[in-house]
Parts: sequence; structure tokens; C-alpha cells
Amino acid sequence: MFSISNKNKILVITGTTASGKTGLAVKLAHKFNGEIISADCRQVYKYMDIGTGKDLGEYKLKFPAGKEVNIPYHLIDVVHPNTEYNLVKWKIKAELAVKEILNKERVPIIAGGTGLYTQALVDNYDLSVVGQDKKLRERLDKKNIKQLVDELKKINSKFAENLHVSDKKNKRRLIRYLEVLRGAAGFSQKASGDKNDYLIIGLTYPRDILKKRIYERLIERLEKEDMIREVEKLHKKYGVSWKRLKNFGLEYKFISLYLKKELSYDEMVEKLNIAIGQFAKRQMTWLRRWEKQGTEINWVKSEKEAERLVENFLK
RNA sequence: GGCCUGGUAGCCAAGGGGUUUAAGGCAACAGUUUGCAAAACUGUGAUUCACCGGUUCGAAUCCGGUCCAGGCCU
Repeated sequence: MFSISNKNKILVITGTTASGKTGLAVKLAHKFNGEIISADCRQVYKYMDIGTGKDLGEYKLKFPAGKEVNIPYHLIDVVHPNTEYNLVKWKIKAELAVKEILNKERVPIIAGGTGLYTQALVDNYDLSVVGQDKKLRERLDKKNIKQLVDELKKINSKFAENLHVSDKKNKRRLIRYLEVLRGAAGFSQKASGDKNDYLIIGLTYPRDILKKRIYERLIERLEKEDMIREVEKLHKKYGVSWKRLKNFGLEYKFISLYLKKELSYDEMVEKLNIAIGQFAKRQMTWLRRWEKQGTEINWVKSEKEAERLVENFLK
């Protein structure tokens, strides 16, 4: 991938969980004068550090001479866990951060495992102007799937029919589609505006190795980093409800169940480990889909390989 | 050695002569994805019920034997 013009050059590090995205992003940021924008839907929350793998320590590089370099990062620790965050909020802030970094003549490095967020930024999704309508959602939530699909058909039969079967059975999605289509605007799926020049680097491991890494990291977070206490504090000190913790998923969900004594420690570890593996699988599915849509992801096996790509890209 | 109970997909497990061309759950795999996305949701599996033989129009289901596992007895 060459850059012909002086388009803005932006780096993207994506991939599965436990594949070393943060470490690579920090190294590249240091080497190529960059700043990191986290593309992680859970790292935006304060106090959720271990479970989301923020690894804030990694942003501080120490050198033999005793010198320290702090790599700037964005979109980490931006709201309280009880504040609802979502795609639009993230996208707006991420776009702002990109501009800001470019203005400093530095390289924006988008790094994170939330496929939707990353793709929305890179492909410049033209998000609907229709926001969330709490009352409408509550009302629609009382209906069953069939009723929701019928209602959708009434408003836009073509849209309803074109939905994938899995979406037709997904209440949460159906409600959002109704929310948007009720308004005049509807969905506009065209990418708009100038496209920046992106180099996308993908990180993953063969599945068996990835699973081993996931398990080892989990045990370490549990035994050495006291992730359980983090979750307990979220509930007790920061007032995060069990329901919300469940919705955060993975470590927050399963450790909550353990704290509520609904799971034994061993059950919690086993189920959480499996759930993280399944999450990694879903991340791969997303990225494969993105590739099928025509996006080039440069799957890289080593830092060196990544550095070479970036060097070439920034030339 | 004798008696009893059980052997159904990678794991747990229902069914106990025809309505089973064998429920369900978990895992695995594949996929959906434009305002909760670490979320939410969808799809896929046994020509076969330890093995051999028998009864029967018909057996995973009944009978006999063999093997395996667990329990009890001497």
C-alpha cells in the first residue's frame, strides 16, 4: 500500500485479545513519533483496568540512562463506568483525537480490539443522526420478536426482508432498526468525506497458542493482579450494579457471578476462560468479514515485520 | 469368584418395543454485526445408542453372552 498524495497517514493496530496490540502500538509510537488512540469499548471506563487490559504501565518507556518517555494515549479512562458509552460517542472523540495528533505532526495510532469501533472510524461510517429514544425502547421491549419484525416490515419492507436471519431474531438490533427507520432520515450507509490513508496491521496467533496465552494471562490477572478486588471495588466503591457488570461481559460478568457466590472459583475460571476464547473467535470473525469487504489487513508475526511495514508506509 | 447398577455425539444427559428418520445443555466450528458490540443474535452434529448373537412384522429399548466402569458380598 503506497501513499501517492499527502493524505493523512494513520496507523491501525487491530487483532484478537491477548495478541500484544498495546505493546506493539507503544513501540511503534515511540519509533515513529506517534500517539495512541484506544479503540476499545471497555477501556473508556475508569477503574476498569486489569479486566480490560489497559496496561497503562506499558505506555511509560524506561531507558538505561534513567530517561523515561510517556507515550500519549487517548480514549482511555474517559467516563465513569455508570456512564453509558457507545459507538457515536467514541467515533466523535476518536476523530477529534486524530485531528489533534495530525496537527501536532505526529502519527495517530489506533489500537484496540473492538472491531466495530475501528471499522467505523477507518471506513468513516456515516452514522444515523437518530439517537437513542429511551421511552421508545422501553415500549418496544415489551413486544416480541414477531411483532417487532412486523412493525419493521410496515415501515420498510425491503429493509426488513434484507435483514440477515440472525438479526431478524435479535431483539436488541430490531429495536434499534425501528428506532432509526421511524424517523425520516433512516440509515445512510455511504462512507463520506475524504478517506485518510490507513495502514492496518493485524495481530493474532494460531488458535491453540492464543488459547494458551489467554489462559495464562487470566491466571496472572487473577493471582498476581487481584482482578477480583477490582471488580469488587467497582461494585462496592463505585456503585456499579451487578446488572451493569454482567453487561460489561467477560471478566466483569464472571467475577461478579463468583462474588455473588453463583459460581465457585474454579467454575468461574473455567467459564471465563472459555468466554474469552469465544470472544477472540468473534473478533476474528469480524476482521475476516472486514477483509471480505475489501479491506487489507496486514497480518504480522513480529515487531520487526510491523516496523518495516510502517517505515514503508510513512515514507 | 458371586450379586447389583450402568455403558447413548468431545463432555453432561433424556428416552426403556412402533408417534425417535435418537430430546436438551455445554464445548467446538461457521456466521450476523452502522448508537449497549467484551454486548446481542443465528446456523451446524449420532444412518446410530459398548460389542456379538437371539426374540419380534419391528429393538437404543426385551433375552443370552462378551468386554468395560462403579458399588456391594465372600
